[in-house]
Amino acid sequence: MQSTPTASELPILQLLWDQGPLTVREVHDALSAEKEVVYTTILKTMQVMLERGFLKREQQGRGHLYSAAIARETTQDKLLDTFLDRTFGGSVKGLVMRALGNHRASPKELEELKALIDDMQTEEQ
Amino acid sequence: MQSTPTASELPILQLLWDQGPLTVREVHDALSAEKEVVYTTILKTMQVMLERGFLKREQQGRGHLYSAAIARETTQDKLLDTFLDRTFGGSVKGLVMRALGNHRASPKELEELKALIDDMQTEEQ
DNA sequence: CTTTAGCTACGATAAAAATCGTAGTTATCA
DNA sequence: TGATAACTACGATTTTTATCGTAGCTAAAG
Repeated sequence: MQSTPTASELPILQLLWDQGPLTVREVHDALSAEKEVVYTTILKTMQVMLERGFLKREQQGRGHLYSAAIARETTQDKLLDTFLDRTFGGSVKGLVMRALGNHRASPKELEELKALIDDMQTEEQ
Repeated sequence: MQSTPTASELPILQLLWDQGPLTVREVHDALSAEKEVVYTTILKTMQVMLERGFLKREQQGRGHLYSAAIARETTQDKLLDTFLDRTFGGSVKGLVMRALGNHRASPKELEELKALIDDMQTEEQ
């Protein structure tokens, strides 16, 4: 296996993970809403991603339909690992506490997290 | 304010945050343990970081003593924000659950986290 | 049939980060 | 006092990412 997607590749992946197979045009239009960028920039990036094995595509009429070739979970895990090491020296607790402390989570989410922690505490004996 | 430290700047910061002021030599020796790298590479990086305002230094005899000029917490927060958006589409819950799920946290840490969540639940009404 | 709109391929360039080598300075010591 | 060791400064290069522009192909419209 290879490395992980870069900062400008991730938005594309997010989109494809969420919205299933899309054309370059569709990806471009969606991402242009956020930040203006030329069509061929997205195209080129997606072609590179194809080469790197991050995307796959199928013929659709004249053009192509792209979709993600790597799993969201796996990718997030790898990125998380590196990020955790680099930024929090590997301390999960540090990361989690900071994440919870800064970004207000909804009551529902807090409940779910507590439930998860309970589970983890039960599982380990 | 400016941007955030890069991937190869972070290990240096980690070290300085942990071990207080250090010389370039000391930083180099410490980091070489992990990954072999030439002395002047570290030096140059640290000089760049000085320019960017990430580090500060004071004369120490012939050489310099470097220390971090940006706060650990602030830096981690910024990096966390970007990472959260990019990788988890901004979902704190997603990030936290994944972090906890993958990296086994100690019982003690789990307790502390639960306590934190309790606090947060109390504080909000 | 000819024009045009919509794609793709591909090269080029720009921009940012990472890494290294060389040269110059100063203190130390043999 | 001359060689050596420990630093720093700085330029240069390499690598990686990011972004564009141009050219070429094809289907559809007139």
